[in-house]
Amino acid sequence: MGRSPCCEKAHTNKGAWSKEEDDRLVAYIRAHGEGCWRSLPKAAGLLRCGKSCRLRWINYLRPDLKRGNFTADEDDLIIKLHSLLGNKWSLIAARLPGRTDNEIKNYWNTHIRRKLIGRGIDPVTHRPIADDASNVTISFQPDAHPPPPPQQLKPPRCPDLNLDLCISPPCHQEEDHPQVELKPVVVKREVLQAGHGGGLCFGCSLGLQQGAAGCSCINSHFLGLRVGILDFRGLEMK
DNA sequence: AAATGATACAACCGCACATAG
DNA sequence: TCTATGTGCGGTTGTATCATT
Repeated sequence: MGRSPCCEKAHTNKGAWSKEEDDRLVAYIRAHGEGCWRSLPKAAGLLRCGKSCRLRWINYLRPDLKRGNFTADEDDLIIKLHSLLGNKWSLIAARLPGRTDNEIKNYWNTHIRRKLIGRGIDPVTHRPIADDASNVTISFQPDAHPPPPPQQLKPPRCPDLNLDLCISPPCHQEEDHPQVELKPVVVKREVLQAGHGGGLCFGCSLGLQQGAAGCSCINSHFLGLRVGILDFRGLEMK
């Protein structure tokens, strides 16, 4: 069967966007707002795929984008969030206003990865490269766990993040990374798990003082998730 | 000045998820 | 419940620019 292509490839431009195309796209979205990307190119008079329009808008044309170099604080925050979330660039980007997932992903691959390797830190596990892998730690590598049989792929929905193995409170102080500052931010999926048996919110479990900014026990926010008691699965590792 | 290699980043591709019918 | 469709995400590629020889 297969899916129909997202657009008519024979009649779409590819490659770098011209100034005129940018102008058209911006003008259209200003007039009509975002959404319905599939029909947008035609409506806006663009010979582009809808996905391409969306990407161009989100990554480069949106007015709230912060361009320019990443600050040291942003570097640290990205490293910290990556150690918690892995390659979930969209979640990481949600914590960095004005930055896009694509931008962060590129920055990670070109700068931070190298920086960590230079420091002798594995950019995937965030542990010293020579370190023995026997100690259990957070790993976002799919290969860290044998692939489950197909029938187990659905629930739980994030096989690449074994949340059973505890994102545990940093009983030792984290020397390398500053504490993540937790502020509410709008993200797409919110998971409310009232009554979920856990006790500590994710923020507290990461070592935040209860009641401090980011403690969702009281404030109900962590990593952009408005929650009562956060269900880790709600982090939605898609 | 030209050739070559390295780097940075914009853009594309394919897949998975959400949802409407 | 199933299928089709639209959207979003992450990995990868292509190419422009910079650095080095």
